[in-house]
Amino acid sequence: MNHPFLTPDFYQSEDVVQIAKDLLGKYLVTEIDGHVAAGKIVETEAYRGPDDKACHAWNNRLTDRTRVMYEAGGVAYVYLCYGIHHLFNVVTGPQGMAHAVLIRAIEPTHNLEVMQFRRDMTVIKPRLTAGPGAMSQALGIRTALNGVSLMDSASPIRIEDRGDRIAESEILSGPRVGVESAGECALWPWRFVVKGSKWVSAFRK
DNA sequence: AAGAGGATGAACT
DNA sequence: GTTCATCCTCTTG
Repeated sequence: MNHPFLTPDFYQSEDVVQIAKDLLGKYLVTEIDGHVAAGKIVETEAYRGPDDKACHAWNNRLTDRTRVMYEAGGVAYVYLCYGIHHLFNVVTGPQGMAHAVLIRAIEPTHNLEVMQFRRDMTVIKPRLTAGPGAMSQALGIRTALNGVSLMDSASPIRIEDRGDRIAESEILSGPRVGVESAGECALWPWRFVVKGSKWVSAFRK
């Protein structure tokens, strides 16, 4: 069965907040170490380069790490957090615009066994793929995959549109997680979750 | 050259 | 609610 990939148009829009909402309901598919695994995106956060203090590329900061965020939308930005967790983001916007959407949680739909094995869990529960670090571990995403295309059928990470539509009324928004030091930007309601999903991560204090 | 701290998760109490 | 694992990136000197 073949599913359409999202187009460059979708990723290269300048409205990263809208893209973060539009990514809900899309399917994140990985093919890593010979295993295909997939799930439906149920939680995202928008990060907007120049004016968003919580973004690594705030004020157009350009370092080795942030460089990939300036590429044209449709590639992966994967970085290591707290020395342990591999966090997966979708780079968006036209080339030169450092926008990204952090994918925080999926509803696992394909090859739960592999995810369970990677997470070393004996039973399936939301913790399997809720939270950006956990989700990446379950899907096998690592920093080595920084910069790969999400629109190429040969890519180890891609995002597919299988026709699921999440209505605006089904989306909950709130402040982003873990960015309280970002001043007023910390209050921007740029975290989006699918209402009622049990597969989303918890707020932390 | 060195040190601080981070878009977290898990295992505690 | 609290602690801490663990290491890369960035800033400063």
